[in-house]
Amino acid sequence: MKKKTIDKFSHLFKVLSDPNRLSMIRHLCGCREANVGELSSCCSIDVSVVSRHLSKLKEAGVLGARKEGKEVFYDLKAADLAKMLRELADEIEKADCCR
Amino acid sequence: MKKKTIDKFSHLFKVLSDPNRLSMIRHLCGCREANVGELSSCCSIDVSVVSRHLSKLKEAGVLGARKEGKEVFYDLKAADLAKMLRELADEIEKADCCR
DNA sequence: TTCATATTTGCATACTAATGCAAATATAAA
DNA sequence: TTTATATTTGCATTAGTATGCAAATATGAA
Repeated sequence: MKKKTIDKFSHLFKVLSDPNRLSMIRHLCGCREANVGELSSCCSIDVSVVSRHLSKLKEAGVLGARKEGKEVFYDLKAADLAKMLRELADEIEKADCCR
Repeated sequence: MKKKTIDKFSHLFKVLSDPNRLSMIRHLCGCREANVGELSSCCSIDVSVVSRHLSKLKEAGVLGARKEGKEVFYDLKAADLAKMLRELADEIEKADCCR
């Protein structure tokens, strides 16, 4: 496996390993999208904390964002995330890598 | 997605997000197996630190271990890890979950 | 048993990241 | 412009984890 691949996934995994972030992802899995305040109340996390988590998830390509008035709606980029995970799975099983 | 699934992957991702652990995984990707001392010298990490990282990776199901005399040889469980990642990818894309 | 080597564990320190309050910013309505 | 609401940012504190030395343990050789 290339070091570049390693670094890419190191960051993704760090972002995905926080319980509060996963809790938010889980909620976004059950609805099309949600704004910062909704996620704050449904996950019982301070709104400032939610805001910071959301920007990290967006930066990592896990979430998309859409601004509407003074609200920001986030949605899970499920297809992209699934693709990244499958690519890593393929990489790990490559014969020239792990044998 | 079930909370149980979330917790499972939260732990896996935390384990996979550390740079030293990934460095060790990367090395194990290029050889069949390696013992604690080998990984310590090739990754330039103190042997006690390597030992602790290895036990975390083993506990998470990422590595297997085989004791031979006074040495312990670790190997990457590539197929298992790839399977876990693909299962999560499937879960994320499930229609009743993300829509 | 004593000695040498491999690994693990105890413990104190250092690092990194999460948390939550308050203040700042952004946007729309009055 | 003033007011109200949503979100972000600054900052200090806290929490969790990694690190590395030294000591303890495990195993085999002498």
